Amino acid sequence: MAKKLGRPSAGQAQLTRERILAIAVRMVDEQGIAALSMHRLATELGVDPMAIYHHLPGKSAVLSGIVEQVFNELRPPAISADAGWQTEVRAYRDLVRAHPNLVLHLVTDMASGGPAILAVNERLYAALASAGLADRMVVQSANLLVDYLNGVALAEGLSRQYSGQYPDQHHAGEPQDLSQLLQRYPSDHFPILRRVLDALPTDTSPDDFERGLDIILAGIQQWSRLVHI
Amino acid sequence: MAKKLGRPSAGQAQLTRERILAIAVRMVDEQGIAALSMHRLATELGVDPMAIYHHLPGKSAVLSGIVEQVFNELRPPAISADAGWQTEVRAYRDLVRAHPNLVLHLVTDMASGGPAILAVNERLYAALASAGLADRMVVQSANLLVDYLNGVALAEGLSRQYSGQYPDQHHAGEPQDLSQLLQRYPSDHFPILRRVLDALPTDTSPDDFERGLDIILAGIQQWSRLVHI
DNA sequence: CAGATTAATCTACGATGTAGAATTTGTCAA
DNA sequence: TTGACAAATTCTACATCGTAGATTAATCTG
Repeated sequence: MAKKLGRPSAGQAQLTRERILAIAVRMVDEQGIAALSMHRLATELGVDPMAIYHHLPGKSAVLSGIVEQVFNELRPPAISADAGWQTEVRAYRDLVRAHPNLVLHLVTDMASGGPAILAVNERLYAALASAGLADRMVVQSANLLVDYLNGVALAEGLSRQYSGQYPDQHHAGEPQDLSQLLQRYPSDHFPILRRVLDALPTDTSPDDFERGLDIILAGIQQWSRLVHI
Repeated sequence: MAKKLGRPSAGQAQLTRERILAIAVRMVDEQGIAALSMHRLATELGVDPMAIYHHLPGKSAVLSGIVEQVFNELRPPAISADAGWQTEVRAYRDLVRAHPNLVLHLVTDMASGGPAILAVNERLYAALASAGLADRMVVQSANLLVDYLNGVALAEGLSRQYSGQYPDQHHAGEPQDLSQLLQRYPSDHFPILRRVLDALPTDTSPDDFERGLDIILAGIQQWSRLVHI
């Protein structure tokens, strides 16, 4: 039985922007960005590839629709104003963690001024300002935090996704850890790296991200003290 | 006159891994990653697409070859050991700045443990250790710096490349600036963002990156003082 | 000089993104 | 009721992409 041609009858399940994006997000989460093609997405929707183009103008629109969709998961948890900036920062990080296959697009959109960046920044600025920082310091701290956040998210997200953007053997089976990576090279290479890493207690630090935040926090406090006086 | 078939005669310019990668880097720098296809690369080389496969096993190998090539530009400037960690950090940033179209791949490789990360980390560790930091602090500071660096590089690189990875109208003509971006929305949205940004002197801070480094530096000093005592 | 090796070209294929025409259904004024 | 129009889908088609496999010619090795 071939598909019927023409406009669908009122009864049958209609194609919506929301439905398309929901399926697309699921596909990317489960199979990676590389698996998302218009043809495959259409198949998953039980529809012709070109049907999608009546709801979204092209593939890149699907991509940014996905990003928008995922960023919207972030909006609700702004429970109260003064939960503190660390809460805001952590919420964004958790979001990216939840969708490792999307890291690149999320971070890219964040960095290139997508609509979602405004909401995140608004809340971050609010939190920082209510912590008593001067306006100039608010801006500088926010920039620092967002950049750091994106860097961490990228590193974590990439190590989290099993098969990367290029699903060949190149990025597969990478150790993702400095000390493991070191073992591939002759032992007279990178001496300082070796010495420092070997000298450390075997338990890897519980959470590099939290330590990074601590250091940044200390820096912000120190600097705003300097600026104020 | 059709191309001759078979192995090329000794006289004529031969295809090399180096020549391929050099042209590829040039293409990406000038026209963006999206413009780099095996067919086009071959045309630029005056050669059949499949000829490339005798020197590089596939496109992803070309990509990582490009990244490797570009990272190698970084090696020489390690003039002396104690130029300080800020010099190391800035060198990496300048490298990425010089190849904005490659940001994503450079940062990705950096973040996912590519071969280049080792050299960069070695020198960074050396600089931090010679600044008198304890081993544990060296590792944490290095992680923080690398993550921040990648975040900044990504943000800057993306804003620097005119036509992005998706050369449609979506990412084209984006303001790339918070205050410009704000003007698109009704003026009762994002009040705090508006207030803080408007309150700032009109001259945008000379270099957010340098301020970020200052803040991080202050944090590192503060923290290493805490740990030491 | 006779293989064997090497490095290129030629041909071909499946996938991808999407333009444009054809087709059917719903809506709404006459 | 009818007839024109709009909307939503399928159908057909195409250029481009990455690359597998066969073919061909120049060079190297014995």
